[in-house]
Amino acid sequence: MPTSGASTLQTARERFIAQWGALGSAWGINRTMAQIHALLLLSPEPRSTDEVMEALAISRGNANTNLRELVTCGLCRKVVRPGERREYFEAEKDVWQLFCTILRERKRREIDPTRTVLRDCADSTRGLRDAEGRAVHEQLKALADFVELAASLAERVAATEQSKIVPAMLRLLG
Amino acid sequence: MPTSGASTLQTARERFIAQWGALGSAWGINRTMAQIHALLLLSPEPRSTDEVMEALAISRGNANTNLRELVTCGLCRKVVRPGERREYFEAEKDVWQLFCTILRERKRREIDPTRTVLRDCADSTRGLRDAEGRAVHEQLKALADFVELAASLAERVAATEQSKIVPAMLRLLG
DNA sequence: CTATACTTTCATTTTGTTCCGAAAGTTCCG
DNA sequence: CGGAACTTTCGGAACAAAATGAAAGTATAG
Repeated sequence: MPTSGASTLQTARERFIAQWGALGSAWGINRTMAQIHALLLLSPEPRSTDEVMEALAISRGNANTNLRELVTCGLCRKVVRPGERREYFEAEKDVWQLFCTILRERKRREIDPTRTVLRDCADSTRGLRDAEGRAVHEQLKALADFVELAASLAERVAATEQSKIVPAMLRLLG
Repeated sequence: MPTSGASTLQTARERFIAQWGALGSAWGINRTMAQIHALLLLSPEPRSTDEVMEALAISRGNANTNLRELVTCGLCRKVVRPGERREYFEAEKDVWQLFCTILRERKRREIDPTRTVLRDCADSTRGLRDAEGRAVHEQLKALADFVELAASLAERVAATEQSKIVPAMLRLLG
């Protein structure tokens, strides 16, 4: 007996949504937000707030807040359909685009502030002459340099087309 | 009037600890754990539980739990000093080692489970014949492939010496 | 202008996390 | 043994984040 297509689809969708939510959670992102994103990633057509509410069993306020946030950070778009008042939302589907958006956002929120602090700290301890001061300065400098490298790399990667980068990655793997 | 070396050092240390804590927070890591790690990163000598408690103004239980966790995930080591009962802790200081440890840990906790789910979902939707089923399958497959690539890349990078990778990165940037 | 359909906001409740410190456990030494 | 020095565990207090749903706001059609 062949598996029902509808339930297969539904099961896969649910597993993916759950996992994407868990991943978001590990990244310090609101779980619901990640789940909405997952739902929209797998939706061939844009979805309305009400459809999102229904699919994930969440409240209107919750859905609204997180949809808005998804739009803000560039992972989703609002779609208006001619003649319809209701708003729809769709996710950016291209995986490389998605990756770049996430990369940029995380660089901005995580790497950049850290880089600033590390540079300041390394600078301010540069003049220290005692053993501990020197050791701390060296450690800070090593960290600062690394984060600096990470920042340039992230920026460069996020600005490159998939077709240019993926082969380079594969070469690195070879 | 020259700045006091001691307070300069103290200020830099505190800023760094605060920032590292914030970064940990964004990564879904216990803030205190990240702060302890920061403190140890900047400590030329290993520190005892009591020193950590005092420096960060945290309780014994809290310090103990998080130090243990840091050891578990390979970011710190327990150090026993001959003739002393008290335990000391030190962080891995080498920045590239540190990066690799974090990379491996995050791959294990974030990428691997996601990869499994994506593969399963992509497989189970392979047979679908209606428009929506096909679209969903394609999207899942694109995500699965990307995560697969990320996994190999992470593995490869974490297993490579700094001297081999950093030049390659810089070339990528050039 | 009004009724209606939809969106947004916000005070409140719910849920989840972190931290503390007391108590129990372990190890070591005389 | 016994007890001193230290480590680990654990229940719950304190805090932080997320979700709810009702109320307020806004646009549209008639």
